[in-house]
Amino acid sequence: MMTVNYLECSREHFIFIRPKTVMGDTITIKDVARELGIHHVTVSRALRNTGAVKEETRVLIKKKALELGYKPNRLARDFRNKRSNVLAVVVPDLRPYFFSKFVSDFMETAKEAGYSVMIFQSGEKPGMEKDIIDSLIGYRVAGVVASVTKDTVQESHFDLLKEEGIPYVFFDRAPEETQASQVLVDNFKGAYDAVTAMIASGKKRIAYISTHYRHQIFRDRLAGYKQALRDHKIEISPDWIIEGGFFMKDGMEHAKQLMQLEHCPDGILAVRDEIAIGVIKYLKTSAYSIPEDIAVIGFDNDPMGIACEPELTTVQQSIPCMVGNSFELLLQQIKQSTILFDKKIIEPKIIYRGTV
Amino acid sequence: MMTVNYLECSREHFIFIRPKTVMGDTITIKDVARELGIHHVTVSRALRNTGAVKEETRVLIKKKALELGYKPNRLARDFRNKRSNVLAVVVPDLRPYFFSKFVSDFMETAKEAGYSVMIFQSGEKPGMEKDIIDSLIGYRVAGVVASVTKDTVQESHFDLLKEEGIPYVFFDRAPEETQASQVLVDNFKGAYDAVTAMIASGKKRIAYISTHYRHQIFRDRLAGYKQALRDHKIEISPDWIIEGGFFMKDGMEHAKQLMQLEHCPDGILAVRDEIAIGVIKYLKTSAYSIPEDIAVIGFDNDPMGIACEPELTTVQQSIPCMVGNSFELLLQQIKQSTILFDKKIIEPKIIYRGTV
DNA sequence: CTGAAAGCGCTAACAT
DNA sequence: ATGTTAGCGCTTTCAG
Repeated sequence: MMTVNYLECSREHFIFIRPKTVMGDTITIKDVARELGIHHVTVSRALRNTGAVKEETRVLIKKKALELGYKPNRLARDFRNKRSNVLAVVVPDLRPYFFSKFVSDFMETAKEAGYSVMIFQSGEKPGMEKDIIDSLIGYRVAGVVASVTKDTVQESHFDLLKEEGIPYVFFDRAPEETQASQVLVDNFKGAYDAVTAMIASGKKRIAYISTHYRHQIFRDRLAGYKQALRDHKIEISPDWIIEGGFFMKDGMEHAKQLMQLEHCPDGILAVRDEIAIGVIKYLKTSAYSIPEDIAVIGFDNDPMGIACEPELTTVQQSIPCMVGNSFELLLQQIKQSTILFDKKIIEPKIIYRGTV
Repeated sequence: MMTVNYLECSREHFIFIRPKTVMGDTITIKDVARELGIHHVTVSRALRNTGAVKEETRVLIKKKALELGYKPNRLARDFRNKRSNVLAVVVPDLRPYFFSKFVSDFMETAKEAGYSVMIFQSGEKPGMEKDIIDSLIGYRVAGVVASVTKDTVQESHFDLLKEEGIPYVFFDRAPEETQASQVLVDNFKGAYDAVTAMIASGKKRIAYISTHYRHQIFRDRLAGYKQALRDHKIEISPDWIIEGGFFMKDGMEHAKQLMQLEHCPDGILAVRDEIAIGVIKYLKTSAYSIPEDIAVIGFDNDPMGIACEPELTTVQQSIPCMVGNSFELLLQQIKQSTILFDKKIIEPKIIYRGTV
């Protein structure tokens, strides 16, 4: 899949190969023990600050361990404990800002609590997601945080985790019928508020651009959009509801489609900032002024929205809040060795900038 | 560090806790063997497709393994083999597009070759980088790909990896004096070409905005900038060389600073697209027209550059090419159990859009 | 407070 | 082609 054009690259110098440094000199607790003339179990205890070890011995051991450059072998430790201290994060794609920011923050939080993080991309493919779960079990990860693919309806492949006693938490995107712990955004409210904001600024003909992704979160947004219109006694026209691609160019196309309508909108809500920016780009090339002629609101608070002009008004889903809740929910389950069925809803918030 | 405002969140329902599913029912090769009345070593061989096993038996074993839902215990396997099949990627920060894209592509490539990926963020702090290396050794990762912090001059902490026989490759940012394998961009040429492009479009007073980061790559860009000016007999003014922050707002500030100069520039090269976009934003608010009055070029080919207007002309560093080379260099070392000292230089390429 | 014994699940090496 | 033996480095359990 990944095709690389090696012609673009030039090799500067190829210096030399040398045989691998002789291994086998890996220091273990037994080495530390032997040096000190004590038993390796005592070393193990001392280094982990568990059990009863004379303070004096403990200090001695730690000093010697450092001196010898002893590095605990996690592979052995995790194997022995039947569980690693690795947390897995599964996302559809790491590149969109929402996910890269979530993962970045999550790693920060996890690290502070002493966990490492493995990341997996499902590429929006449920089959891949299943493979990932399998390998997660192989690694005996301590816990899993996942945002499922657009087509993941069933939770069945996650059941395997449950069987292995590996807790998991869904964030942002959960399977439709799951009862597992989850941290979601109130997407209905986000869309509802966004439409209401446009109405408040005098707009009356509000369109909605979504992706063709059939995931719950998009249906919730659509529902919020419709409800807001209903509550304000504004007609809902099927012509003004478009479902298409995921990217900027899709936004441009759909904006064009909308503006060519006889009865064209004066406000557009897009389910992603990137789509919204495409909309703005189209509107500007067609000499509409924003927000005077047409208001635009997106979702995600992608920094890209600050690059464009006017700066994009957007529905923000607090990522630190999602990370904090996801992590806490997961940690709780790990510590207590229980499976929780808890659901947290994050309030979205409109970030007002220049497009409404 | 991560402060979460839980007031933003509302807990919808807390359903119930239930005791962890009884574990201990984990299926091992011995279980499979017992069921079949054969030895577990044969099962091991069959499942790994190694050694001599009668085809008939192999099929039988695989069938039974599947039936029992056997999942190989990676922890045990890796422990036994003294090496995991995990590759580590170390970056300063996962959020900038350049890194999230690199990591995303790298994971894709690694997965196809049967490796999993652990990711670490150094937060531009060398101390953290050292801790990460230590933990990498603990995990006995198969290999490491790293882009170092802005302040990493020495390679000493990476030496530890060498001692453990863990190969590593630097990409984009390498320690100054390393001889290790590395995949770098010709930053000198990137800056040189960018300046030359501006000169070709008639600009004569070209400024340079960098970060205060003292890493080699930024010095190379500065050198390329200067050389291009020299080669075109254009004066180099210290007033036109600014080193400051890393973000959009820094770009705005610095642009302001430059344009308030008596003798102000008609072209600006920024070392990051985000900075360049800040520059553009300032220039537009001050009613300069781009590129007529002032040309702007950035580095990174960040998609953000397409969101702004005019769309940003940028110096692209082919990420698929960097990923391909980094991975191949690493894999070669893993397979051959050798340490290579190889250096590959990627040619940057200017993506012409609307700002020059 | 410290030591001895045992074993986690898997695989290399050797034996049959 | 299959079985036997042994051990990776660590920790838990029990004994002293």
